Amino acid sequence: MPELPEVESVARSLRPRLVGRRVLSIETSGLKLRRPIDRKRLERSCTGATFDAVRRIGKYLLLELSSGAVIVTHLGMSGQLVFAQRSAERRPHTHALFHLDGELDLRYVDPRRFGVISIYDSKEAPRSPELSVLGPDPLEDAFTVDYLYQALRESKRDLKSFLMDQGHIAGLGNIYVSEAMFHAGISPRRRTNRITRERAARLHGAIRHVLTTSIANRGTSFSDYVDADGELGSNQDALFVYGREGEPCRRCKSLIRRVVQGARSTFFCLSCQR
DNA sequence: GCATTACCCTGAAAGC
DNA sequence: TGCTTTCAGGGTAATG
Repeated sequence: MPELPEVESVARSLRPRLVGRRVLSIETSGLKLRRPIDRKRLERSCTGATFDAVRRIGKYLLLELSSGAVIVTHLGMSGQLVFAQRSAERRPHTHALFHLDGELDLRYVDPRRFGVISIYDSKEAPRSPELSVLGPDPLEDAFTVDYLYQALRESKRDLKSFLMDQGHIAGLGNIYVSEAMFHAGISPRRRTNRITRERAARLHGAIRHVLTTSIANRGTSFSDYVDADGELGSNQDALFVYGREGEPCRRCKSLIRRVVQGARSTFFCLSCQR
């Protein structure tokens, strides 16, 4: 399940081989992802253009083209954006292929089809339904302790639901929300407007810590995540709570618990998190 | 405004 | 062993 660190790892593995390369043609499966792919517009904007830059905002990847268009893509639950030799066999659930110069393909593979491939002019992309609703990216300067504390104060939800909301912070998902709350020592059920500034500052530090640690480990390969070169990450070995229900806490040896909030699992340590 | 539920979808795991 | 059912989850929409 690609979250910010996994998407960042994909971006970093895409850049060396993608930037400067020309799109010869594209193919799509015709199947609907989270929303339908605008195949005609994709074709018109990509064919003959070169990739100028690869950026990331939250869990979205932005592939900027010399035509002035930008591909806005989300990997959903099971999406992969991977390089393959043109002659390589197509895996099942390949929904988009960008045939590049140099006998190379960039392929979008997504069994569950929860992902997104949209195409916009670079000027309209920030106003797109995907990007316009996002809060600050937690690794950007706009994500400050003041911002986080104020947003927590203005909400009355439990902390888990707040952190999962991409409108507050863009890029956190189930894994890193659980991990960040553990490192901050705050209960997932804590009402956000009852969190002190001091604890908000700890949470801010914890969010950045779990994300930068995972990026250094090239992401968490819990189920099927790989980067654009097909390489697994190693951050699954660095997790403190996620997926560890019934196992001893690495700090206090209490058993890690799992609860369901908003139809998503939350993992936490009852004695380390208050 | 917030919580809950359902939906999209497939593959893995569990159950029989 | 093999078939059927259940579950997982990001984002969105409907409902309470």
